[in-house]
Amino acid sequence: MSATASERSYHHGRLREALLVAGLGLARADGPEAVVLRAASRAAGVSHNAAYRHFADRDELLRAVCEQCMSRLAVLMEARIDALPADRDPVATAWARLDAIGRAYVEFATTEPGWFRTAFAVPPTLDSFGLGEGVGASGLGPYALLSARLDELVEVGAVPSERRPGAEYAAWSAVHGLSTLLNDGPLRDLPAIEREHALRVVLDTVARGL
Amino acid sequence: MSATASERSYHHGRLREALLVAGLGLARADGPEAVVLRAASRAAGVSHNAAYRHFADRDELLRAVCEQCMSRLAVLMEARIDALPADRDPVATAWARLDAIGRAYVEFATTEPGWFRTAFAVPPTLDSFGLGEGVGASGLGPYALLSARLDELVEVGAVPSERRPGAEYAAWSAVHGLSTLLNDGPLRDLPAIEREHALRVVLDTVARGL
DNA sequence: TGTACATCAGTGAACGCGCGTTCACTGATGTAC
DNA sequence: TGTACATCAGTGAACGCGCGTTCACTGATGTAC
Repeated sequence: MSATASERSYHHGRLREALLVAGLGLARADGPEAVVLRAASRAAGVSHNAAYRHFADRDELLRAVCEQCMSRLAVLMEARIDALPADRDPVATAWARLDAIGRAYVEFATTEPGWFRTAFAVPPTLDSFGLGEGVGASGLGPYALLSARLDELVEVGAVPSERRPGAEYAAWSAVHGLSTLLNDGPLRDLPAIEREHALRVVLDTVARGL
Repeated sequence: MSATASERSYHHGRLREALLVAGLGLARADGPEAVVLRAASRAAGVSHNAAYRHFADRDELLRAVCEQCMSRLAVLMEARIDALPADRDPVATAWARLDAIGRAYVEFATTEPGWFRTAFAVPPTLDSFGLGEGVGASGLGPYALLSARLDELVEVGAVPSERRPGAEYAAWSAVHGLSTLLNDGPLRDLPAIEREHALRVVLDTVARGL
């Protein structure tokens, strides 16, 4: 009844999970295109069509992997906020949290480029991007986590409320754009110090502009 | 000796150009993955390996198409600047030009999503992204066009010079991020008015933050 | 001005690749009696 | 407690797809003499 035994037995037992894990491995290494039924089945040590017992088709597997990736992004964003020291005044705290969430976004993108691309490979609607799918421990998705930071900035008086509508677009576009330019775009060969500089400039410019 | 005749004759004559045009068509409809030797040859009305007379392999065709796409982006950015009324004071003009260039970037991305993705499909280095490859009529690429706008803002005194280093990162990330979120990301289903609002917020936030 | 010949730019058949998907199947498990 | 049988979760072979790439080839063109 040990895990390894059941993994080798004819009836795998946890094949769905095993395929998901395999899919995450593929996505991590080579992005969403690499999430492929035959390779995932191979990695799970199973014939390639056993997967059809657990996923209707390739797309359903990809969706499941995608949601996992989005969830991991949300979890990192939460973790970076939680790791912040709390002993500061509300305004400074609110700014620090926005900064942390932005850094976490780019950190996830650059340390796990395959997962990052995969997270956005299957169209989540804006609703599901905020809630329900791909969420972190708090039950919020990346978009909802960002909104919460912006709300906080308005509450503590750091950002005028007339600037609040659509502020997500500005913050999100900035970190998302930097992430893709660094990962797959013309900034891909930027040395580490310059990367940090770029991140600094992007985050500061958005903060000043809000 | 008419174009159509020569296109049908055994010796095509302009096959390289024809393959490039076909490749642009494929890229336009379905992005860089669709730029494929066999399909391009088919579209050019030629057997699939005739292409090897003109391109070493598939990658070389893709590179050529990619450069064309980048060039078209640069051309649109130039056009939107040139179309601006010139009768304003230098500071307002400089801001209007930055705005126009940012709008042009997002306009290109959203009206030609296939070309936009293709432009970034083959890694241009930052150098070549600025000059040499994928340039517009002025001989400048998208990156260099942006830099020129930022320089102008400093020259007319609209932006303090200590803000100048790295300012490209902020402006570019913002419009690039918005473009990908609108095209392939969770903002893909945003209605037109809300898209315009998002663009407005993104551009204004960057401008204020500079 | 004609002609032999090199060269250039195409053709068509073939190979191998990995994929998604379907088919008929079989071994393992659990449950009704 | 044993056993017959349904059901569930795998297997292995096969099909068709479009691709990149290579091969030996042939028709068209241009040039030296």
